Parts: sequence; C-alpha cells; structure tokens
Amino acid sequence: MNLEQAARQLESLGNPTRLRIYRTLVRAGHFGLPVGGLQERIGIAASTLSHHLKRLVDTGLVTQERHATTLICRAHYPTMNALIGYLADECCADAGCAEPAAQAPAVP
Amino acid sequence: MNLEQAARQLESLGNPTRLRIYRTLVRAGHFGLPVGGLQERIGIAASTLSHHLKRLVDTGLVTQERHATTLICRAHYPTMNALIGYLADECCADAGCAEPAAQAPAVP
DNA sequence: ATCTTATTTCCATGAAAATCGAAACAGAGA
DNA sequence: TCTCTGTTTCGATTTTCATGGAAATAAGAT
Repeated sequence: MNLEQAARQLESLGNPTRLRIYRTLVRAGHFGLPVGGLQERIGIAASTLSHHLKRLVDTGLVTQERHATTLICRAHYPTMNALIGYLADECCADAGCAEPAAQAPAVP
Repeated sequence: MNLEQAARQLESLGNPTRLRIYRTLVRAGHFGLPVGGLQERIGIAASTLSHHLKRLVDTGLVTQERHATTLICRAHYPTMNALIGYLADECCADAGCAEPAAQAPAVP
C-alpha cells in the first residue's frame, strides 16, 4: 500500500453519497445487494449511482458479480482492512499513539 | 461520529498532497513542524500549503499552536483514532468481518 | 427475433477543488 | 518606527467532481 493508493481509496470514501453506498453494502452482509436495490435505498439517479460505484470498484473497496441481468455488489473487506492498517501504521509510526489524555493535544 | 463528519475527514485525507502533509506531521512526532518546515519538505507554494492545512485543521486532524511568528502544526491522534474506529465499526457492523472462507484470509 | 429488465455510457452543466503569484498581515527585533 | 521573517488572504486559472436525462448495451425470457 503506497500513499497514492491510500489517498485514492480515502477519496473514494470521502464523499457522503459514496460512504453511504459503502455502508449500505456492509450492512447488507455477505449476500450483497444488486445495483437496483442500492438505488432504491439511496434514492439517486441510476447513472449517478453507477458513477459512484465505479469509483468504489476501481479502488477495490467494492466487488461486483453478475447474476443474469443483475449485478450484485459487495463490500470487499480485505481492502478496507488494509486501508485501516495503513492509517494505523502512519498514525503510530513515530509518536506514541496511545497517548492517555483524552483530546488534549499530546506533548508536555 | 456521524457519516457526514467521517466523509469530511476522509475527504481531507483523500488528497495525495494532504495525506503527505499529514504523514510528514506524524513522522515529525510530538514536536510538530512549523508551516515553513512543511513547505521545505513537501515543496509546494506557501499559499497552496496553507489551503491544505486549513482543511486538515478544520476537520480536526491537525492542530496548530503559535510560537512567536511561527505556527507549529501537529497531527491530532484522537481524531484519527475516532475515524479508524468509525471505519472499523462500519466495516464490521453487521457482517462477519472475520469471515473465514471467502477470498479474504482476514484473521486466523 | 423481439421484448423486457437491469445497468452503463454519453453528454451536458453547475459547483467545487487545486494551484500559485502577489499583496496583505502578524509579531518580534533593531 | 521600520524592517524582517513567517503565514495567510486575494484574485485568477485550470482541472476535477457530482449530477442526471437520454441513449446504448447486456442478458435472459417469450
């Protein structure tokens, strides 16, 4: 995982509509959801949804599988886990991440 | 942490330049870095850097503290930890994130 | 072959972002 | 006060994004 890749994945999640799409897929569980089902739940134009889904698929956060005419979408956890791992590593790289003080800025 | 807020934080990290800024601050440790020091390391115009920093400060991922004429910037870990927590929760909300079979070897 | 449903591509449009130079501003020191 | 250094705001430009209607495509079903 390099910085450019992480940035692309973060950016693809960094849009309210796409984050909602992703969360909806996560909540749908391992059965996934067809594009049409997503559209019903999220309530945006099919073309808009398709654009957003493409972004999520391109960055590997969502996978798709055809079943006859419908396309089943699923959240792809390994990608998310890798991203979380990258963020955690970056965060704790040098400094003590487990700073006790609640939200007070670390450092005496 | 709500969806809109998480999306804003993700978006603020989802730009290669800003992610580089953030990573540089993390690596700088608890001493932080002045804006000028960041500019040297990253090599962009001061005004551009200022815009990016504003985004990171607005979303709470970076804090600033004045010391005479220089502004010290620091990564603010509690915000990052909350974001990582949100992502992890969303990811594991309903579905078994530690799915054994599938294509992801998640966790043994 | 035709029809039907599901999804994507094409196209256009308004909004927002990224970038930077120049000018303004803030704060300490001579 | 004047000046110097560090940082931000202003103004402008180019690029990218979000959005959706209309047309095209995909893959059965009749």
